[in-house]
Amino acid sequence: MSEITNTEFEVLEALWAKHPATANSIIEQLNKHKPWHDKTVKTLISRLVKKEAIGFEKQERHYLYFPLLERDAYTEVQSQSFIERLFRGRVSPLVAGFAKKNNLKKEDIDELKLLITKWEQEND
Amino acid sequence: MSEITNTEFEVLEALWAKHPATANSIIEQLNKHKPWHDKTVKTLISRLVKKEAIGFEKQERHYLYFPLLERDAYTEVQSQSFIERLFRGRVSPLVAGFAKKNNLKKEDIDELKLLITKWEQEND
DNA sequence: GTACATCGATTACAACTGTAATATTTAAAA
DNA sequence: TTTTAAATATTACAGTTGTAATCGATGTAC
Repeated sequence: MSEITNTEFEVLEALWAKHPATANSIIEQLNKHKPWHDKTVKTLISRLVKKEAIGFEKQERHYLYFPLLERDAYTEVQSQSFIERLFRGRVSPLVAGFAKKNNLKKEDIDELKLLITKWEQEND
Repeated sequence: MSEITNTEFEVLEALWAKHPATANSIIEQLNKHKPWHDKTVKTLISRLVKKEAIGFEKQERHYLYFPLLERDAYTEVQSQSFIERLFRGRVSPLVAGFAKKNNLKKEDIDELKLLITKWEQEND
């Protein structure tokens, strides 16, 4: 499957958030935050269909769209390749960057601790 | 400054690794891993100059290029926007994804622990 | 000093992207 | 049943990107 572009990703987000959904419902959802023309969104929907990132089912008068690509799968692949490119596959330098810029909240720290504990239980 | 593309990023990597550098030295460096035509690399170099991501200094016969954009600054901005888009600004879900796919090494865990300790010393 | 080699600058060009407008189909209204 | 309205499909079009080739200037070898 070829790459999902930035704008296509926004459409996917809308669909992940609520599906199945008609084109109009996607458009409406997106318009809360994006000032996109409905024709534009429909183009993006078509492109996502062609890329097989989403599918649809014909209902009487309109299509019902749904994701074929799951959000978790997508974010995992993207994360992997991002970390690979920027940090040679190591995740900690990214976290270090966040720490440096004071972008870590207590909640993150707590979650990281949990992850570490779990990792240590599984790997010893 | 407009966005650095994927291929431009590779050129930047070469320059970050060793600078200042002539076009030929960059090309040579890149050719260890990328089968790019030298004309292609020169195009990318020009585009990076236009985007003010790199600069040069005229030497007699050739230019000496050097980064204007630092790697750390670049990776921080990219990380921030990546995490913002995919994980609503929270870094731990990304780490969780890595943990799930068994992509965390002991080294990462150790570094994360250090970061946490440091964070806790600074934030209490 | 003339031809050649080399370097950076300019131009090329198709595919992809962002951003729509127009065309076509078809269900609903009149 | 003809007209209209709404949905999807097709087309548009400029800017960006990947991937170079050509042009023009200038230093180098003969």
